[in-house]
Amino acid sequence: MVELIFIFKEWLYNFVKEGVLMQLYNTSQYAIRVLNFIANHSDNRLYSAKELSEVLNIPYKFLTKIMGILVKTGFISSIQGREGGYELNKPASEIKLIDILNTFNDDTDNESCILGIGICDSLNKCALHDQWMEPKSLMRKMFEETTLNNLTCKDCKL
Amino acid sequence: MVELIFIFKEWLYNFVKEGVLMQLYNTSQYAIRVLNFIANHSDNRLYSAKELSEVLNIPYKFLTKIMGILVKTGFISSIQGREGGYELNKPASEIKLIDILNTFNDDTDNESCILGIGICDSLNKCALHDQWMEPKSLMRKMFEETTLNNLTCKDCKL
DNA sequence: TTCAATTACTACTTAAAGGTAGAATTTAAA
DNA sequence: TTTAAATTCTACCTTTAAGTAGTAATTGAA
Ligand code: SF4
Ligand code: SF4
Repeated sequence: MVELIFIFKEWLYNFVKEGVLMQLYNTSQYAIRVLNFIANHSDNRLYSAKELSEVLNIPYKFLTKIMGILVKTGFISSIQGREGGYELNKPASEIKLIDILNTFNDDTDNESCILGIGICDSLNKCALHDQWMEPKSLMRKMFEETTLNNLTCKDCKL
Repeated sequence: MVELIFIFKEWLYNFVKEGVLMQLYNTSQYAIRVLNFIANHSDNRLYSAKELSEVLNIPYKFLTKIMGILVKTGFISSIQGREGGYELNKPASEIKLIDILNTFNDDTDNESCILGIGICDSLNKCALHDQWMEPKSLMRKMFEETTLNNLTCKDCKL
């Protein structure tokens, strides 16, 4: 019941309006959460799409689509059939956030940027360039240096 | 009960809108560039949609749609008819980037964030929270503190 | 007055992300 | 062997940002 009340509170908030600023694709968010969940429960067992969908509250059918991509791109391997599921294909310390984002075309290249005016370099900059460089580089640093084993966090939302 | 909660979560899901990508909407980019162009050429004349479209390389028909919004939201005023055009409605120093973004639903509230998991506060955080706070706050600071008169930049791309 | 340049309005189309449906395939437990 | 639980595959639907089209209304200049 407590959980229901919390969910309802959440619904009220989101129903009114959920705006976003500089946000990742849903797909990228889901992928990070899935991979991180598996990484931080790595007790050598398989995780089924059904379990992941319920625990992480990601639509089942959309999740299975994402899992297929994660398998093909080598982040995870899958065991088919009854009692099957997914497991990490490499150590959590080798999975960088930037790799996950690139998989889902969350643009991380330097060519297109905050004002999106063609190719950018120090000689060819837009009016926001100087202000944007510091936040941008910190953000890139985070995505490039954070691996799944940096995200071990008890009691964090899943 | 667990089943009921899961069903409720699935149902709730339909009402939750989630994010875009780690960049601004095209519309926001265009709006910033248009307003900044007018602001940094403020020699008391009007700028027509045709001129703005050509100089800034923004599709004419899309631009006029955006201009209509900027007029209604009070950023600019328009003079109709032959020799008409647009001009800033208030000093460049009073137009913050964050206000432009909010106009086009590049929303900036703190509730939804990088992993997009419901309501966020210090007690209820996601696995990326600690890493994300610094880049995020710098980014917000930039949008909140930068006004159009901070963007006067010779030879910058338009 | 006429006309051309302009904004304003309504409606439509396109592209891409987000999400769903259903059935085939695999596999281990019963 | 049968069956249920699981992945995989193809195709489709929905939503929203992005962009286009056409026309009415406005207005100063010729
Ligand atoms: S901030 Fe710099 S790199 Fe980004 S769009 Fe502007 S000029 Fe290009
Ligand atoms: S980084 Fe913090 S504020 Fe952002 S989604 Fe995660 S918990 Fe919420």
